[in-house]
Amino acid sequence: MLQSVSRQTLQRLPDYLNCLKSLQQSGILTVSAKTVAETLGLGEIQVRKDLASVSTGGKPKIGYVTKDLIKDLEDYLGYHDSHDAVLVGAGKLGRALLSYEGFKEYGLNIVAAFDTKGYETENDDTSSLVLPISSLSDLCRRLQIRIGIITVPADCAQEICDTLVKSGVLAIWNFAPTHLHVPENILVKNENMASSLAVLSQHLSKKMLSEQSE
Amino acid sequence: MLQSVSRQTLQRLPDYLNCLKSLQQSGILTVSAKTVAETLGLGEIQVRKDLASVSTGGKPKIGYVTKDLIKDLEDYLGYHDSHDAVLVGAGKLGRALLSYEGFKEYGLNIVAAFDTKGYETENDDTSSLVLPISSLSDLCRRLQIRIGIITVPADCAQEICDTLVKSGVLAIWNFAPTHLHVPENILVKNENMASSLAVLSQHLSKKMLSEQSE
DNA sequence: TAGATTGTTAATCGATTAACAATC
DNA sequence: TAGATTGTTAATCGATTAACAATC
Repeated sequence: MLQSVSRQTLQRLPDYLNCLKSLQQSGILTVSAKTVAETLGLGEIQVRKDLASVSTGGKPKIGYVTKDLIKDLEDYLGYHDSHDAVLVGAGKLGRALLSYEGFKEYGLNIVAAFDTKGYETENDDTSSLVLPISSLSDLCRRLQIRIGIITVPADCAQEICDTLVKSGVLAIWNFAPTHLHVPENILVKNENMASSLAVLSQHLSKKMLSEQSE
Repeated sequence: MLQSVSRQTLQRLPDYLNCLKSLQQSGILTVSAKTVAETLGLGEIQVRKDLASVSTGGKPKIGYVTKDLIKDLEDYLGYHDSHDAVLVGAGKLGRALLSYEGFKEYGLNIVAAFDTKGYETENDDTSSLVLPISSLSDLCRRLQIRIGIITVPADCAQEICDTLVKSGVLAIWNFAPTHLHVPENILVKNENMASSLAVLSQHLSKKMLSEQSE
């Protein structure tokens, strides 16, 4: 049984996986924590500890067999057994996420999209159906959906969230710029654009200041 | 002069602002750290400390004047003086971000979009121009752009990143699922979907396990 | 063998939380 | 005044980093 990891470690795992895949493509069969650390600009010891918590394949002097470590990471991250999800809010962002092929690779399968009225939407390649929100609750229950993606405007996000929770959804990925209230056993992961911008913006302000003083 | 805040604090500030605006709309003129903490599900002391680092308007017994605290937060976050940015990669996600009106509010002004060939794109409301990447460097230099948003596929993200950095961009908002190498004075903020999914997915796995054992 | 690399145990660092004095 | 709420200083907690023994 593998250890449970901290949230920080968990969030770094996809980066390791990414890095390893790219190294694998370059034909590198065996890899050390040091190599991964240097490639990602992280601390060597941190990487070693992180990797040790998801794989037992590390061999002194050799490192990890790239292929095996990739497998271990994918297993740990659950990329091999996919989760069904619904997406609510088929605006620009919602449709962008819907058409993003990469989620499948991460074990996320968006089975249906919803919007206030429901309509047929034209994608470049496929035309997919957007269902009316009135049918959201029923579908979640029938298909036992556990993940809800919220891409509606802030002012109706809480209402959608409540509906999802009532319908058995256990984890919510929130793209609406608002805080959601949920029972404590439900997880909300905010994709907080405003927070990211705050970090970018502050970095610039500091830069400008230091340039002035030069 | 206001204190410099930790990254964690900085990332919470937009949430406070959001919360305060919504309280203001409910007609609440004065607000305590406790109220904000309860609304956002955070610790009271944490909120108090965070607020103290961006505002000096707190009065014992009374709390903060909502309007003033909003002003202080907006000032601190630089929402009043906007930053120009370019966006590279006008795929689904790129176009979704382009059409998102909310960025203006956060002081982010996307002045131009780029894609491999460049073309005219039809939005619902406005048709805007997507320029060819060949003109990216020149435009960044001329307009002294400091923020670059990368929404190209992973395999060309590093190349775009290099171009941006060479053209004077100081902060990069990276939506491509790959790690970017930059000089150490340049900031990269990753919008890491895979990390978010890892958190959601692990929460579900734990839930499933605990349900089984019940 | 020698030394590179692993995994683990201990030390450090930073953020959160608690305690408390100051004050409107 | 009394007590709610502030801001600050000290204690706790968790994550990162350092040190080191184990080993292929």
